[in-house]
Amino acid sequence: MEKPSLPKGTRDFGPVVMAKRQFILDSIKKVFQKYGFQPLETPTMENLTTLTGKYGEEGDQLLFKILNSGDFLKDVDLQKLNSRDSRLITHSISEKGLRYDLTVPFARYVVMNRHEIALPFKRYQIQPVWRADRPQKGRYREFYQCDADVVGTDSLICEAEIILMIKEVFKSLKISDYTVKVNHRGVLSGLAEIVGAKEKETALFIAIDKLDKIGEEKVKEELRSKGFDDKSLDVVFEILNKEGSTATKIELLTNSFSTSEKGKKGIADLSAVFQSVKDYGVSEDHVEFDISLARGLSYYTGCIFEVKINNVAIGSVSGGGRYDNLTQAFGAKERLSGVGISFGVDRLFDAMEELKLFPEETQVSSMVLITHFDSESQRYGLKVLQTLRNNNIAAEIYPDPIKIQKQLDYANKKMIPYVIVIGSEEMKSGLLAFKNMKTGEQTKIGIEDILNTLK
RNA sequence: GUGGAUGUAGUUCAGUUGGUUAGAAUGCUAGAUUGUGAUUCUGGAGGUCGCGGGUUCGAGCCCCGUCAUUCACCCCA
Repeated sequence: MEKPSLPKGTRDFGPVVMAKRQFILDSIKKVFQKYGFQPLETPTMENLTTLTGKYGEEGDQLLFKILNSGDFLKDVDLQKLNSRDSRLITHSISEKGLRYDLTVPFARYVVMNRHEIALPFKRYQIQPVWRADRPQKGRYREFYQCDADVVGTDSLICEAEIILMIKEVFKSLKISDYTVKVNHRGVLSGLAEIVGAKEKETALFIAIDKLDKIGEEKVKEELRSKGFDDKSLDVVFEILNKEGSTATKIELLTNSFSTSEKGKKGIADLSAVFQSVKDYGVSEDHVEFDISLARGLSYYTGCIFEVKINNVAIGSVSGGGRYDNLTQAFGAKERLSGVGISFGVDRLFDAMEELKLFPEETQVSSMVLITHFDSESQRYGLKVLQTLRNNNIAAEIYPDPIKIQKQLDYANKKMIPYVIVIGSEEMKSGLLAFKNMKTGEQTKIGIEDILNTLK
């Protein structure tokens, strides 16, 4: 007999974990709805052509591909098959793949349904995604993303609202020590332009993105190996090391980027976004303009966001940005700009678990368990149970006539906070033994009083 | 894809230079208690020591392989 097991990087979520996950999911969903986003779900699998080429070369390798049904080898070119190079035959044996994120399926949906979508279109989407990555801490092969995107407007108010939503989500999750890092692709391009490294842009971005992780010296080392000379490194780090408030940084960088159109646009956008946040009457706490923030996904073109929880060794728990050309990849003729944010539930979960931030109530299933000494009192309890439920109180009765210890033990394990004990005395007097499982306190009161306590 | 670490009851871990029948804590379970749980006491179940091979009179321990888990790199939620 084979021992059962799970595929690498996947997990079961038992009731205790689910209660906590629901708490996170509900908090995020509520915020999305409050900001006017509407739900969307897309299929687990997409045509491979929809997915490939959207995430860069690395991303394509991380796609889970689905083997064609039926006799999938029948029409494969024999020569390619014999070459034993699987890359040559992938496209002929697999035409579907599991979704890698929620943004690309969303873009596909928008293009396919353009005629019935009212622009600007705001949708949220909460579904699992799959990546054929090697799992490690905070990295899974199956995980949930919670996305909210707006397409069909260039307005920077959307960027500001993304910041507001992040702040609301973290507030309702009671995560207080976090940083929303904001940057702009234009600022990064400007930086590359200034040092005359337009064609080495990507190498520059990848290197400086690691700044807070590996430090200035290591980044310089990496850049030197990519062919950057000391003079341009000085220029780059003079800009990266600018200190001060967001406003100060913006002011200083306006001068630095006076020769770069892209850089100027980036600074202007960022400045407008921060101004909007102020206009909403929201403080800039937790929000930081970070010039070294790059983010990998190649489709971003404007503002980019990333959220880190401080003092927890886990990657970013949320990220997003603006993308101008995503729908064009699907043949859309009109230019549709989109901007969005994605929360990683699994990492939020890990971080909150580590910080012990889950409220105890999230684990409560039923509020009340009705226990009984015999089948007669159990029968009496059914009416009581129904009364509780009619008053919208989650309640259950122990289904078997067993000793009271077992029943109380069950309440303990399920973390049910209150127990009603019914026996001959209770049936005679109509006053029920009402026990608080946490304090051990027990009183004999009528059902009306019980309802009042629980409401 | 590259490199490192770890695999022993359900779980967390002990296990001496290789030596008879592999232990603890916790959890599970039954009772002490015929109307009361989480703190008490007593009993019980539970392990092909990841798997395969090798060295040896003898392997949980040493060697090789393999699988799984995990951490880091790359990249990312």
